[in-house]
Amino acid sequence: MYKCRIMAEQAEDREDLTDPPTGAGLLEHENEAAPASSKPKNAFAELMAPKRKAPTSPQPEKRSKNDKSGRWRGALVQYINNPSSFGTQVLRVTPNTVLIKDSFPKATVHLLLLPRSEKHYLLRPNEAFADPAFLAILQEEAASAAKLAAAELERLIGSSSASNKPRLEATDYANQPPGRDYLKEIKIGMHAHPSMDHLHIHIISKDMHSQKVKHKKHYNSFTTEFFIPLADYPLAEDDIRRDIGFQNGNLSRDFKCWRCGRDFGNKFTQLKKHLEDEFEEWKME
Amino acid sequence: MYKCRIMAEQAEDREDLTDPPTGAGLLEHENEAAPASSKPKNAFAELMAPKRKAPTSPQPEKRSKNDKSGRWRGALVQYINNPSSFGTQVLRVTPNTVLIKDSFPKATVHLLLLPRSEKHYLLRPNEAFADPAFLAILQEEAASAAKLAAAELERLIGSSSASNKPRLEATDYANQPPGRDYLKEIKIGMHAHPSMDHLHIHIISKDMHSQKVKHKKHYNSFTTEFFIPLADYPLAEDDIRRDIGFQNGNLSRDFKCWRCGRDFGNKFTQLKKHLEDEFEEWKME
DNA sequence: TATTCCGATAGTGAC
DNA sequence: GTCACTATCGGAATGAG
Repeated sequence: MYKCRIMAEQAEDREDLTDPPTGAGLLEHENEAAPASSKPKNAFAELMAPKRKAPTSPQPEKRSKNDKSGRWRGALVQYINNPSSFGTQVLRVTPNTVLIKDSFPKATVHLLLLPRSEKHYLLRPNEAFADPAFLAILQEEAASAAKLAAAELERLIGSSSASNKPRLEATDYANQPPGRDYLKEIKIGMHAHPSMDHLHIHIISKDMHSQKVKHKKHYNSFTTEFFIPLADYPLAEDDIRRDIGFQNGNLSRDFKCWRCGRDFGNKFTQLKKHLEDEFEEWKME
Repeated sequence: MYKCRIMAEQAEDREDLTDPPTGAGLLEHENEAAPASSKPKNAFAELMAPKRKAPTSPQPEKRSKNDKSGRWRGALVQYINNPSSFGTQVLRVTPNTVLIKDSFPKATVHLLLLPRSEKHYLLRPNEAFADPAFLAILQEEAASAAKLAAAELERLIGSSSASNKPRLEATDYANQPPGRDYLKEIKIGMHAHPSMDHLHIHIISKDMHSQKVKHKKHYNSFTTEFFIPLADYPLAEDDIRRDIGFQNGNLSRDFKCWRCGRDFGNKFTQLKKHLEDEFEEWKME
């Protein structure tokens, strides 16, 4: 378990201030030393950095009308730069990551693990995880975060569980029965084609029971091979999950219940009703 | 001008009572004599007649789940069988027709002229109008109905008309200026593929200004060649307007303003806003 | 594949 | 091409002195 460290004073909520927080060392120093600076450290970082206002330019830099990019794509960086401003939404800060509750949870428990390394956090998953040390650290922290998610899941639905009853009713605290393994209900992985700029690892319970699941891509992005387990990285060069057509097919394919496998065609509303029922049964396992 | 004749007592509002109203003579007797009866008069009529309950069967005849037909398709026959039950919605009854206000008017004035002839009223337009005598009578009655529609249109929008001002302001009743010709704003015609079983001639003002115009087919069915002027019947055998593909294309094609010709693509809402403006200008012509 | 709003499109049921 | 209802699908904006 990592000790949480809040860094309210270490970063301003400004895009043009990209200094790594003091002590953010580990990941930043694995490949090359990088002095704290308000500018990107090298050409590559420059290339990957988000657009920012010229610090000395008085007139606002206008976005072209055809540039559909918006603030939203880079929004996750705020959690990294100023985690303390998000209150209880931020669960943990380590030298390497920030762990947050997803603002639009697609399941009963849905966390995001955000790497703090500027060298990596604007890379696509396939690119970022080509760095074995980076990947190893994230897998380790993600595993830890999953334990936290499992504990939260138990808190939320544990009282409904049949297999958890022995433990709940145990009085011999020195010799508790095991109870349900909630960690098995937690998935750790990436979206094949994220929309948000910053690398984020999903730590999510399997149930897909959430009012925020509102359309096909919400559901399919977590229940098809579009969701790539973190343990599967690095992907082989010829892994089918790298294929854009394959993944677009996953996103638009017919609905299939994650639990019973029933096919719902394109009947999203019927799927949603079914997920209610499955949730009740799943809670009671 | 025809004298109106109300026949409240002549027909019950039942599908299994298809007696021709007393005195409905003209059309019914043009081709062959047909005795009043509660059953279809011959094999052809039997074929074309709507499904009806067996009069002596106690148990209701259930429709199959795949039979998408409903009462609605035959609803217009009620105006023929029992016009008096519709109050002021029925404007005129002649031996040959019933003239009604459309319940869902797609323009400022929208009437339906319903032939009363059982021999014809379940035929498709192309089939029914293969009978020249039938066609001639309907064209004559439709022309009369259009005059009534024009008068109603003038009543509704005449005060806004610039070209009508001289007549409105005239005091010399013996020598009135002509004013606007509202008859030119009235269209008389058929839908190429009606959904209602019973033959109905649309008598409609050109404006398409109505809250009941709610989707593409509403608009295109009156503003493309899907709308076939009654004067064009009988259609030549090779008339393109008989082609189903052609007409489906008309129904689904991009919007085009009936007045200025502007193309609105598939932007129905924008078209609707534009029709508001055109209506204001059109009223003032 | 961020959300949200609006709108266009599609399927159904109607006694 | 009946209506009315629901729902699916599709595009566009999204910030901010």
